[in-house]
Amino acid sequence: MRDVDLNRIRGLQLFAGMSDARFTDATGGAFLQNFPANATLLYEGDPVDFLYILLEGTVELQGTWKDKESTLAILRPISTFILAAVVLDANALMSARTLEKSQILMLSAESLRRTMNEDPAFAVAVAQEVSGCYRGLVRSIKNQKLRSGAERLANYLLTLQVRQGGVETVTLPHEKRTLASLLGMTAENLSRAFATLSDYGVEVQGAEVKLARPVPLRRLAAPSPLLDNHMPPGKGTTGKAAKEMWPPSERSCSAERG
Amino acid sequence: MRDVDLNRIRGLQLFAGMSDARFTDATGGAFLQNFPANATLLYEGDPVDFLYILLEGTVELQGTWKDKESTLAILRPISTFILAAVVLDANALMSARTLEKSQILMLSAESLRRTMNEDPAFAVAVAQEVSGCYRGLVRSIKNQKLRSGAERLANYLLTLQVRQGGVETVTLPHEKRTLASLLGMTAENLSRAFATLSDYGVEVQGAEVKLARPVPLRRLAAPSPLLDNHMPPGKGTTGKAAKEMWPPSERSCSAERG
DNA sequence: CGGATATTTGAAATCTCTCAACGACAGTGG
DNA sequence: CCACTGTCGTTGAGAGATTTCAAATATCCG
Repeated sequence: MRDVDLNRIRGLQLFAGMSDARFTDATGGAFLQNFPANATLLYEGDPVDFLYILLEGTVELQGTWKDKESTLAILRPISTFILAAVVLDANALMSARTLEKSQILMLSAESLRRTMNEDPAFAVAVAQEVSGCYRGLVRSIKNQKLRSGAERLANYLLTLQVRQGGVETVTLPHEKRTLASLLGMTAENLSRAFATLSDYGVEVQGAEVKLARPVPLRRLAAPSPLLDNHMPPGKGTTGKAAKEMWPPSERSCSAERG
Repeated sequence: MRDVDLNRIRGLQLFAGMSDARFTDATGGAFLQNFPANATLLYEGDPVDFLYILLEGTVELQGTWKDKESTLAILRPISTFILAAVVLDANALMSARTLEKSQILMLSAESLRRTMNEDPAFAVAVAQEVSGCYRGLVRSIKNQKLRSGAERLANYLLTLQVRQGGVETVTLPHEKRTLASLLGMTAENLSRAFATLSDYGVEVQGAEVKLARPVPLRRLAAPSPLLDNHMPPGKGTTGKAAKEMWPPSERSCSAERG
């Protein structure tokens, strides 16, 4: 493990209150691994021996049942994943695989559990991190159960717009079929959802999507902090109001949602 | 606060590793409250000042968007709720209301956060509890995205059967319209889903549901520990295999799912 | 009993999925 | 350079699932 790699995660909320000694200890058995695109890191049901931290690339978390599969989240750096299974020493509920060439840091689950017990600040940080992920999932379920396909797409596009700095034309960061699965629909249906949104000024050209009439689009989408996380990760404002609306640990779980 | 009430929660995983002194401290600002049926405890978006612990009765957690609402979980004693918001000092993402007369213990969120910082074992227990809830939600999303309405109902019935001790005729613990919302469908559709399942030996008589042909029903439902939590709360076996399959904290989040 | 609420059923509309075909595109190898 | 191939995205048609609205029936509770 090179220091330069460890330093990249030293700044995470998760390790914030930790002493250097303890950090060194916790990351003792860690190693950095490079994966090609479409590499499966973990199958659902597998025992979890590591906490994964995505440093470069893209990782998809997915679930399977009876030959059907669904994307539950798409991760971008820097994100931890499978933390809850690590905490409980349980089997994975989701499969993880790379969508592109990725660099992933793997920390020993057992070391982390030991560190949790030895370092109170770390245990608190873990609780906060998992709580943030939990709240992300609550939003996810609400999004899924309360909105139609076109509404989910509209909100996805508006969230993307905020994350990309408010540009008029956003760039879809993933293949459309992956996006469809994330949004809980088939690829064909995503196509039709885009067609539906053309009535609201959405113009698609490959991965480029122009949101030409934001006002009617927002009226359809009705984004809400109770269902959507519009904060650009790592771009949180420092004002008190913004902090309370989007606590840091909630931002650190940077999964894009369906 | 009477000791007899505090003793009821003293045995929870959440407070297991805690010293009596610290427990007394943490529950200092606590109070017990009785609510009638259909009382709203908390609206989504509200600041969260308490950790709620359901001692008697039934509580529904629900989400709302644009005049639509959906039941996210139904809680039975003894369950904590809104823990993640307490940990992060954030606003509630779900509304909570009683479905029947309920007795609820309310612990000061601020005291709990302070206790987390002072008592490492408690911080670990919180992390484990939230992790268990997180995994419950992962199962929930997979259930919702991967299964059809009839499949969700079939699995709900089979889970109910296990929880009620393997009886042939299970008793629905909630109104059908509430159940429908939990399962992510309309009340009308739940009726039709029951009709569909009659081909699989499901006979409905009010709240009594006879599962007359378990084998074909199970083939349709295809229950899986990766999507369902079949363990009866408080009835976990003590064998090693069972423990690894259903870690204690995962059981403590006794939300019934849709 | 009466009235309110819950549940079921029917019919139509809407949404979503499946299957199939087609065009666009990139990479390969002749 | 150009067919060949495979993947991806779109479109159409039909089937299936789900929702909505309306009405009928059942159940609960005072």
